[in-house]
Amino acid sequence: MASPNIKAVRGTRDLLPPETDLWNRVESTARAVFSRYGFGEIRTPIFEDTSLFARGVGEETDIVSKEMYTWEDRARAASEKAQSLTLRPENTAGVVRAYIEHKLGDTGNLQKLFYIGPQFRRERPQRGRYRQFWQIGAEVIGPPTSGAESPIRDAEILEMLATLLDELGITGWTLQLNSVGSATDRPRYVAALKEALAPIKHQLCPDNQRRADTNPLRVLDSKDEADQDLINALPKIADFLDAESKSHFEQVLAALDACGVPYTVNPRLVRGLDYYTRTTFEFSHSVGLGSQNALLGGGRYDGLSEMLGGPRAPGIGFAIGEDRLILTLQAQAETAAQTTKLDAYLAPLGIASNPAALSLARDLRRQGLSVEVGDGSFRLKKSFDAADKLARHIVLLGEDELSTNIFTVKTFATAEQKKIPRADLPTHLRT
RNA sequence: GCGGCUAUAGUUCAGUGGCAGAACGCCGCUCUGUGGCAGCGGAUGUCGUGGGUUCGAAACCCACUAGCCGCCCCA
Repeated sequence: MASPNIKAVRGTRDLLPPETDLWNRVESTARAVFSRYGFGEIRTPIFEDTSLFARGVGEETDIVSKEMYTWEDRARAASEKAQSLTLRPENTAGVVRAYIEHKLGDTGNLQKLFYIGPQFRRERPQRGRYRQFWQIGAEVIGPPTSGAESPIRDAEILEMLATLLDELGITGWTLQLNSVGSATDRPRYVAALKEALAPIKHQLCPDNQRRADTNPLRVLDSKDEADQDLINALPKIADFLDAESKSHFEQVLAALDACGVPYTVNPRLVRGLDYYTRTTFEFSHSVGLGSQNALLGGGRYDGLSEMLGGPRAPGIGFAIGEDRLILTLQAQAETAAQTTKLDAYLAPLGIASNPAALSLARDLRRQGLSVEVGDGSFRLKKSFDAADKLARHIVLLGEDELSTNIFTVKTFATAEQKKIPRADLPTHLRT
């Protein structure tokens, strides 16, 4: 047999029209919302020094230990150094690296940065989970004197996300949040958790027995029905927060209440990345995503800059799984009706009208209208068929129209037909 | 990375060893100044890929690939 066709590699995919219209709508809505909150765009490289992720995301996390696309970049000249490079599995570490590298903290100002771009993790693909996937994210970071640590930043981010999801037309999202405490609270809690798990471990399901040893925080995430009572009886992170973290979290909640953003505090919400401190959160949605129901997640990372060798720079950020957002929108059937139609379809009647049709199309397109042009060999009936699929109006160009410069325009939605002078066409077709 | 299910026309799917099918969609004609209806006609295709069993394989067996579901993890 002939050699097999080359196909998109596992876990990657092509995005084609009309679906790309939806992607563009999501991205432009995100940009518009972000700019109202004072965020500016940052674009960081798609690959970075491997140690950035090892130190930032955490050597022990699954992302770093099993899922990264890493390769040795060989030195090709004596003046170059060989180094290990990695396709970014997330974008926060890169943003913080850039913050440090460009001394953005020296301005003394709070930095509000957003990004939109592909990320890479070598996981088994599934619905809503791809090896190249897209994240829309934002970070608020700055020196402590800039107010980067303030609970109002946490609440502002969460309120902004609620607004963004609403404007995108995502209905029925839920926000869960929790505080995982300071960098010292967390190890104390993990120790207490291990201690509490030791005597009851044998009563748990095999999965949870394994987690109890390897990653006790993950036990809290378990969906195993039979284990729920035991899990609920485990120590709560809230009891291990120092006074400052506790008060910080309370202020976040108070600000959310004031804004009317609905949320539930979930003391069992834990996140896998090592850098998270204090506020962590997750927006989820039940429609269209199967088991990958987290739309976006994020949290505070007050120690990340120092972990990367930078100055003290508390911050908070989030990452939206754009692929999942799109799936949810599609599942909500928002899309079928929203596939964007062109403003007009120009139907020349007979090949003699073709030049005039193209000339009219040029005028209309230059005035910003979206226009498709038929060709005069089509019969009128066929033009109507083609036009109705593509456009909101059909403009007929026959002998009458060309001699009078008054065009016959039919609007599909209303079945209304009018005679429109050429000068008025742009206005009429925009409606 | 682990366990399971699936892969047939553009789409959704039927087809358990004997001619490759249905619906929708698509194309043409009835029908060269008004479409969506109707009638008639047409094309759908390496049956995921490669191998094997068999007189004969879309079907049975093996391997591979991909997708989906669950786990793991996370967005």
